Amino acid sequence: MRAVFYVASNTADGSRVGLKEIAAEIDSPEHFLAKILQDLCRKGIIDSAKGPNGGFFADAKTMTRPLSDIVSAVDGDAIFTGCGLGLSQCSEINPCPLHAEFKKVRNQITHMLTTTTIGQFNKQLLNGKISLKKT
Amino acid sequence: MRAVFYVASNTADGSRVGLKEIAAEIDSPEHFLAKILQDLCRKGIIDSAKGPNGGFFADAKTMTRPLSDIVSAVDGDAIFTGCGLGLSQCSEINPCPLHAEFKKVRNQITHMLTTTTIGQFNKQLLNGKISLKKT
DNA sequence: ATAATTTCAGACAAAAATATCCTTTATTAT
DNA sequence: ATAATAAAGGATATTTTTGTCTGAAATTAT
Repeated sequence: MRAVFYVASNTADGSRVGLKEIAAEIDSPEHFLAKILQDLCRKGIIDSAKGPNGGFFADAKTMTRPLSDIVSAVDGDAIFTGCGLGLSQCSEINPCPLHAEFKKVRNQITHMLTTTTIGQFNKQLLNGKISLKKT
Repeated sequence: MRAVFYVASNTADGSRVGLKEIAAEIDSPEHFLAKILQDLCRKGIIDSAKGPNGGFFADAKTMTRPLSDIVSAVDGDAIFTGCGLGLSQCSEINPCPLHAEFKKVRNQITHMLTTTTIGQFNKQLLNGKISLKKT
């Protein structure tokens, strides 16, 4: 997610950023990050180009996508639908103890992730108002 | 957590439940569960007794404890204080993009876990109104 | 065409989480 | 006292997640 934020904020002008740069800026192991970015490319969340001056980039459509798309792509959507205690049978008719309470939390998370867009933080990131650095 | 619910609801009368019974009732591997329960005993959340008719049990004080105590004991309290993007430097003065939004979610989770008690679901569990079964 | 750059893909390795086994210790009942 | 029961503890195994390495494929520039 941090990687996507970085790509989005630095390629809004049509440029591209390389793997090495992204990894350095967000303190993430390069090859591991490559896996994730490749996956996000396959799933159409960001784009990439090979060769010199190639790299990853985000187009206008990417900017308007909700964060939930990233979460779904990387982690699946268990967080949006799953039970708080991890029970597969938990539902309205066969609830776990925390079902009702957890549903509220889950809905809030879902709401936050679906109403927040990838491009939303670009300006603040470029201004240095907010940070993606791990340490 | 499911294990604690089971212990609580079945030992409110002063009896004890054995490891095997708990594991069977919540569909959890016996020896793995043993580790967790031992840990919860060491941390004073539940009690145990060795020997014939021994087992795990919950006293009155346990019943009134918040669920957050279990979460802290098992998983630590990163969920109560940590950054949504996993950044160690994220704070009010050096926020990550999701800081403000994530804080709301975190606070709701914290509120839910601190205001809900272990013993709160005993009756419903014994009535079969709610379930701890995994499958 | 060739060489340089950069992502892509798959195999491999390390670490962490999850699960299992075996022995010891405490308690109870005979 | 002895035997049986049940948790405690430590060592080991398995699985999943995370991270690394190597080489191939694509693109660009010379």
